[in-house]
Amino acid sequence: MARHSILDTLNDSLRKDTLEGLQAMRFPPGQVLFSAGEHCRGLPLVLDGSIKVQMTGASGHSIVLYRMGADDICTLSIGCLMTGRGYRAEAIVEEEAEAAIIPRGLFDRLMDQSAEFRLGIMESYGRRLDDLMLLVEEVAFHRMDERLAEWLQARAADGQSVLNITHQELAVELGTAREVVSRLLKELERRGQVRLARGRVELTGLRKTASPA
Amino acid sequence: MARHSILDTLNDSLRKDTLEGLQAMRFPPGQVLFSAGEHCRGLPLVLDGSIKVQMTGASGHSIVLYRMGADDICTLSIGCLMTGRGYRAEAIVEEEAEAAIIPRGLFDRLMDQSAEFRLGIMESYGRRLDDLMLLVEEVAFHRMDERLAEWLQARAADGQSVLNITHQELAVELGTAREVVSRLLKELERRGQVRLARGRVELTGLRKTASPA
DNA sequence: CGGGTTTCAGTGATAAAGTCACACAGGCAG
DNA sequence: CTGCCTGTGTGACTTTATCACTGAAACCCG
Repeated sequence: MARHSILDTLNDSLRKDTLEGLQAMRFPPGQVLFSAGEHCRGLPLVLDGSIKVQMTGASGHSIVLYRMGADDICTLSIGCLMTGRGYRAEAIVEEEAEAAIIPRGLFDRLMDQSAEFRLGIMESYGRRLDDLMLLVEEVAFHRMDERLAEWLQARAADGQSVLNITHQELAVELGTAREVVSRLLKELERRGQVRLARGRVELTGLRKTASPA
Repeated sequence: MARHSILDTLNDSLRKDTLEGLQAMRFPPGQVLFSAGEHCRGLPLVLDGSIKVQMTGASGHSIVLYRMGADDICTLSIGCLMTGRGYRAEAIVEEEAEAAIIPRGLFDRLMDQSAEFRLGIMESYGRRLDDLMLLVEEVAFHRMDERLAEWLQARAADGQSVLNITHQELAVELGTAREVVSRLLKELERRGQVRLARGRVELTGLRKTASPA
């Protein structure tokens, strides 16, 4: 079950106990793993697929904070588990995902007994902190047209040249309003960099506007 | 030295070893603990005072990410230590601070041998993640006039009614431009909510604009 | 198939915020 | 007193957000 998992670093006996204590589950795209206000019931360990974490402001607008992929532990949940506060964000499955819930007790035991597991958790935390800092910088200081172009470019770099996504979804990715995305996309289309259709953005030669890190 | 410290949770022998391995240092206001690009040399544990962590965008603008106070471990440093990457932010002493640097080896040992220490670290991480998520939400969705008013109100709630701060420094707190702060403050002055002087903002009856969390 | 409904997208008007360029004022040093 | 540096004020303009619509595309269903 756990192919490239952080669990592979455990010694045999600990690993055996762990695998027995876990049950992997499959989640279809769109499934909500947790939503804002809920309390944490255990630590999701993503084995496969992709899960996005986003939060919604008082205004009703949302923004995607980061994504979790294979071998990611939901660090957000650790915080909620430790402090007992509810989630501030929600997690939604993007690509069908397989995940296991690590119960609190097992997590404590792993933290206690495996230095490698601890290291993995710490690294995971570090990455998340880094993601969020970068996001703050982006949101606070970068122009929306560049952010949109970079987001699209990142997909192009992944080999995807036809994206099935609505303007609204793009707005949530960037944390802005749908109209803004619509206008910017229209401008890109005028320049021949994309082709638009309902629920679809075809990338046809995006130019770099700045160094995309 | 360590009055209310996380180190108090350690058992006697571990604590003794720890205190021997550490050396507390005093830092004056304005002192830079680390800056962007530098590599981590150990984990700062703040014993007293206040240290702000801010990052600077490519544009040259900066924004304060969060503050560290007594008993805070610099979680940012943990990430840098684990991954070997340089800092993405800088830390600047605000109120004269006392801090100790925990060497990597000692940190690993504490993580290994003290469940309480681990818990403290995890909580610290959780708080930071929370701070940053809240900040993203603020920056992405809140109006600047409200954010400024709330920032000032928070100080007023601390009992400070005369702030010795420049518009530029306020701009960094909020992650905006100096001119924007100047204009908004001027507007507040017109409404009689503050009185302005060079390097000084006197609060004279700020009204709430929204529920300040 | 036609008609009604829902979801997406486009757009004008206006307000808020960011950017650029520069004027000017207060305080300090020589 | 005279510069000089730092901090503040402001006009002009661009970019982004918000509000209030319109119309188009897909979807459902009798």
